[in-house]
Amino acid sequence: MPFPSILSQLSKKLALLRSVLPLNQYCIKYSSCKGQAGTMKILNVAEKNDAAKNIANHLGGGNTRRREGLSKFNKIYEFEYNVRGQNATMVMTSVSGHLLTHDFAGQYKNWRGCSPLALFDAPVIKFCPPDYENIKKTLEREVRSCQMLIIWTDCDREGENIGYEIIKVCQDVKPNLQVLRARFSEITGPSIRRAINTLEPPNQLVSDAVEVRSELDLRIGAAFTRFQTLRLQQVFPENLKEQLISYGSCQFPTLGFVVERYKAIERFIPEPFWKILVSHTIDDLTVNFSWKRVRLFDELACQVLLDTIQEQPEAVVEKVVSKPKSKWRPVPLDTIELEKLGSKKLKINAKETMRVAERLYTQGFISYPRTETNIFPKNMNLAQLVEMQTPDNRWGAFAQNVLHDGPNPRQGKKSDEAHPPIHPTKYTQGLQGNEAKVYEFIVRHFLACCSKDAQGHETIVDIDVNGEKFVASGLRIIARNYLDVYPYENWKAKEIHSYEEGQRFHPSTVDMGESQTEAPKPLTEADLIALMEKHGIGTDATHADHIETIKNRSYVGLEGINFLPGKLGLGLVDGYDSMGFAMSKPNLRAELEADLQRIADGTRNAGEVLAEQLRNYRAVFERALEQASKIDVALSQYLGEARQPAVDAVVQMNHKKVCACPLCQQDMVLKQKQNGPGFFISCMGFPDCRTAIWFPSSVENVEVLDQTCNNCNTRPQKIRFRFRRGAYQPFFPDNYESCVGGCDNDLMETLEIRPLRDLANRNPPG
DNA sequence: GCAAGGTC
Repeated sequence: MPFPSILSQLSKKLALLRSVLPLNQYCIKYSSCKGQAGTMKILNVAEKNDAAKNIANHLGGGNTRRREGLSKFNKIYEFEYNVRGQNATMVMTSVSGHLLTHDFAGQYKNWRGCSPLALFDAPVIKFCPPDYENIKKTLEREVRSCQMLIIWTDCDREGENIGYEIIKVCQDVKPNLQVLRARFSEITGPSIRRAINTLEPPNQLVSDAVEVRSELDLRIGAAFTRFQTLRLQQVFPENLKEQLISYGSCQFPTLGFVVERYKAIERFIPEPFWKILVSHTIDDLTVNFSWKRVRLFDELACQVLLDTIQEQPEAVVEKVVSKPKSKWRPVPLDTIELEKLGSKKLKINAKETMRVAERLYTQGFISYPRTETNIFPKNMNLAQLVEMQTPDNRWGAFAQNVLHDGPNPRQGKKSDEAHPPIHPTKYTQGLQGNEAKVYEFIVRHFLACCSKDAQGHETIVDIDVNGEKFVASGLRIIARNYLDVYPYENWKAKEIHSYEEGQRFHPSTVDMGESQTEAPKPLTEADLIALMEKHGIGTDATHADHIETIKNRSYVGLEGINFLPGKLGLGLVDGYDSMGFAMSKPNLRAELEADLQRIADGTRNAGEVLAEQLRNYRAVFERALEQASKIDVALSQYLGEARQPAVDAVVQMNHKKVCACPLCQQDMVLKQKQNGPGFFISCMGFPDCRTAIWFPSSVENVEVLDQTCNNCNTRPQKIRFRFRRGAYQPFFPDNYESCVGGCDNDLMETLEIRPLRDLANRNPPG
């Protein structure tokens, strides 16, 4: 081989080697040659790139180096740090939320691969979805050269579970890897340094609670969704043929809130009431006094009181109270407030508000928008953030004033211990449309919360008119303060005459007014989010998604700003209600949340909770299958469509040949009714050939494990089945011989089936 | 084609 060619090959090999091995592996080798073999290398993993970047900057300062990972969103930051008295090279990277997801395996993934009932104990696998493979590969590559792993995920329940996903991926590569957890209350220098000096073991219990939640959500959600969808598409082909009719532990209670309010309005009967109104006019100003009894639901009684007053309608001023009053500036902005105010004040719905906020965040204009915190950390440099806004011609002068007095944020009461409240991080005036609106809102809210409460002076005047008491109030605004930068709120001054205690005057009018009680208003998006938060439905990051889901499913619709249930939503809620199941009520989810907390506390075992919840939901599901027609009945009233018969479709469990048909020699396969328990093995030649073997409906799950007996290896007559414990009562017609043998345990039996010819005349419906 | 939870 000519020399230049060898050189070229060598350089190609070197390039390949460099692309496979991370750069720092060379560094380590190089430095160990220099006699620094004792330097330790630690892999640090945060929940998202933003956190990794900030933590690395706090620990590494100006000496932090950045390089690319395999995922373009998750960078790698490197710096030196002394951990537990030992110098270490820190490799800091991140995932993007959950690294692993779970789903059903094999035939159970297929909607027609099993009865939805089987999903309560079908195998579930956990795996890395394809779009996160690059993140996983980065971890696998980086951990090879590290001796320790430190988990820096958010310090909440999901964060702990994400931590264990990272641990699993890393320990699959390095089984003896030492793992520690950093716990921090906010991403600030002191908090992060405290965390690294007090590393702890990760908390398995907290992570277990999340495993239970996610497995339940999957099994229950999928079972009900498939059942509802497959059945109702058949029963109402005109309306629902293409409709996905999903069930979820968060979307259904959200739908429930909308339906409940709608029904409260429907059944509302207005009630008339009467009140006495007193007014006092001098020059152009009329002061209205309101009655301390507020209102009476009895017209005659009100009339009697009015008559009494009118016998001697002179007012005596009993008390004048004059005192300062303030209107409080807003607390720092968290996600839920951003969504609610976006929807209410900017008329941008929660989902869109969050989409816009995420874009502003990735462009560096605002801080991380998913936060439950409404308290600014003590040592945060707010003045610097306020100063950035001084060039603006709309709020720059206000920002300058805030700087002059020193930013003094009103503080809320919530902290997620990871992210600060939402605030602007960069000044811009180059935004358009909703991005401009949301950015302006975030800036104004930030400046408002850092300024001063509005100051006013209130006067309250109590009067007595011949025994009846009335009150009026006036308000003078002294300093608008934060209101000058915050047009989303208003404070109206109200004029009042000046009164003195003991003063007597004749009211200008004394009248009786009639009115009636008003129905509650339909829910707005802000109301809905507030209800979800109150009942613990979803998280701050998912409220908008659940609302979006029930809109997409046509369960609810929007009329202006009001949420109204659609026919499908009403029918589903009524259907389950008529079975006596609180599927659309928030307490089911709340009870699960309480159990999850017990798992995390260590007062309940995760496996027990999972089994108990599955048992309960399974029982509900079975009864829902039995009474499914109640949903049809409820829906047909709303849809106005006649019900088509629900054919209990037969589901082919898999494509495995169980045995050959003794009549026509075609394959016999395992089948099941779509929505019921019970199984049978039937000939693929149906309907020409009707050979079938039936199992009783008490059998809840049958799985063909292999086609040969594990004892005698005979094919094809020997089949192995798995039955649910306690439900094993296989039944065979007289003209079948069955034998039992080769048990592994009481759940597994090997059955031998020898079909006889006369069975061909039986008529199974499948 | 299912859930809810993370996040880009």
